[in-house]
Amino acid sequence: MTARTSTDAGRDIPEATVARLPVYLRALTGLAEARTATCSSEELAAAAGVNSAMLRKDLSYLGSYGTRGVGYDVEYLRYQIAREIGVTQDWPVVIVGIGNLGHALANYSGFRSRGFRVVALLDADPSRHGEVVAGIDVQPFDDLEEIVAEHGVAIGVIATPAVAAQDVADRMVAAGVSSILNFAPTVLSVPEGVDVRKVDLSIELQILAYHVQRKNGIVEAEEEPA
Amino acid sequence: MTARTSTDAGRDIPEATVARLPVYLRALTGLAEARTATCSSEELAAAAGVNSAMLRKDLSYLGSYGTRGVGYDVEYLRYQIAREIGVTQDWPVVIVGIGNLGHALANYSGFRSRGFRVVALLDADPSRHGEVVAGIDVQPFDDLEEIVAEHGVAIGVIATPAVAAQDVADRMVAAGVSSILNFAPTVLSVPEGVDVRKVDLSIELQILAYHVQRKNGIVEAEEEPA
DNA sequence: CTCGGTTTGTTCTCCCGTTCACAAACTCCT
DNA sequence: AGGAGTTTGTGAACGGGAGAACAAACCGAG
Ligand SMILES: NC(=O)c1ccc[n+]([C@@H]2O[C@H](COP(=O)([O-])OP(=O)(O)OC[C@H]3O[C@@H](n4cnc5c(N)ncnc54)[C@H](O)[C@@H]3O)[C@@H](O)[C@H]2O)c1
Ligand SMILES: NC(=O)c1ccc[n+]([C@@H]2O[C@H](COP(=O)([O-])OP(=O)(O)OC[C@H]3O[C@@H](n4cnc5c(N)ncnc54)[C@H](O)[C@@H]3O)[C@@H](O)[C@H]2O)c1
Repeated sequence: MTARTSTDAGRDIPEATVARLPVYLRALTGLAEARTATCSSEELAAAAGVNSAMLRKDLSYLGSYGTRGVGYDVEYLRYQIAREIGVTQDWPVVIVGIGNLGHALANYSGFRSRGFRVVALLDADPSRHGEVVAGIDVQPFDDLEEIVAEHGVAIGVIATPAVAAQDVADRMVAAGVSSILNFAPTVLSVPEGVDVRKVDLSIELQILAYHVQRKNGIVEAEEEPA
Repeated sequence: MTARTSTDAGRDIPEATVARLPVYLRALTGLAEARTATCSSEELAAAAGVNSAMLRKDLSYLGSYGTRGVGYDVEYLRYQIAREIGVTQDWPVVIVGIGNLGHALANYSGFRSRGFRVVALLDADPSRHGEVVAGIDVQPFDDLEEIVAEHGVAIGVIATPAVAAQDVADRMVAAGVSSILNFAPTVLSVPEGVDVRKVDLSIELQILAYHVQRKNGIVEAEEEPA
């Protein structure tokens, strides 16, 4: 018996599916902007760059939001996915470490439109305090606890050097942050119940390098023309 | 019979393992800097944030570089992994789109130390040309083909707005780039044989948001204190 | 109302990745 | 040299994710 009420909607979405829901959401937003009212799983899958069978299975975890013989209502499905992810309202976010990368992140307009609102920029370096980046001024890192409490921040972004990352993470967790996006090239250790996702550019490039080397190795070209 | 010559060393490393090798490499570099001569799979696994059994299995795909009862020679294993990934020499890389993010990437010193060398910064906007970022001057995007050919660039980074990303990717592929790191929030379509990895901050945040919502949902707190 | 065409939701199967558990291999001490 | 203690490398069990395939459900025409 797999009957589900529409309200409870089956709690336990596979992690792999969760990671793809934002991709679907983005694809649906694109379709909506193109004034598309409905779409088939085939079309949406193409827009999201996945197999249509996988798309349908992923969506089936949320509920039964399509119509057989017709497809999905773009706007309706978009809302359902947004609700499932939890981005129907904005999440307050703090960014710690306003250096090269922190500046880019603070200036990035894409967060706002996708369910996030940067409420504070924090840095330990006093010479950075008071600088205004994207309309927000950089504050002392020690204001962390106060800001987290005031805004109910659950998500923190770490863009400090690697050596500082673990300390920053510890402080964040102690202040009440339960999810961390880490750009520093370090393995963070956090208590049970705290989520960490890392973004590591060097690792991405190294993975690409491996594949390039493999491809080249098959051709095995010698260089240095005579 | 699983005998392998040390030179051929078994071609066909699982993708999941490939994605972890850079993590091990980084952990080993850390151990080397701390003047650690040898380490056990347990120690290295802890430093890399993975299970020790998984670490050993991963390493076993490269060959048999440990010593039973002793562990791994840090420097030796580090070199072997670097060689397997292909970062014993530097890879030339081009970055296209020198806006907020492109500037941060160009200024990032971590690439150099991890096997990559930025050989060119390209942008379509003429007003950016000639600007010097991290010692490299921004050039017209149309120089792409020439630069790729001259330096033998195999890896390209896209940091342009989403609308331009597919065009940039097409040009890169046509010029001979076979691996792309994409920061633009778009699904790129590329020919067979070209690798694309995407880094999408909004998606990462949305995945975190989902989990935060789930955690909160279990407690199910009402807000607005009286 | 019925029938053909279409598309979803789901089941089944296969494959990859992870973890367990242990034999093989090495070191060190006596 | 032998034995106790350690640690690797790997075979086997396990779990979850991905794709194929199909029945159920819907639409529209006649
Ligand atoms: N710039 C990039 O493109 C890039 C790419 C990949 C990874 N990263 C990583 O992202 C992180 C930031 O990179 P970046 O180039 O912006 O470095 P950066 O040195 O320009 O900026 C780091 C900032 O963190 C601040 N900081 C240091 N310690 C702190 C602490 N304890 N608490 C709060 N703030 C602190 C510093 O004052 C500085 O402003 C680094 O770990 C780097 O390895 C950056
Ligand atoms: N800034 C961030 O922190 C951040 C975070 C997540 C994702 N992104 C994504 O990264 C990309 C770049 O972000 P940004 O903030 O640096 O944007 P940006 O607008 O500051 O920079 C984009 C740059 O690309 C150049 N460009 C545009 N079209 C081009 C073309 N056809 N060929 C070459 N260059 C071209 C522009 O001239 C500009 O310099 C965007 O797709 C954005 O969604 C950025």
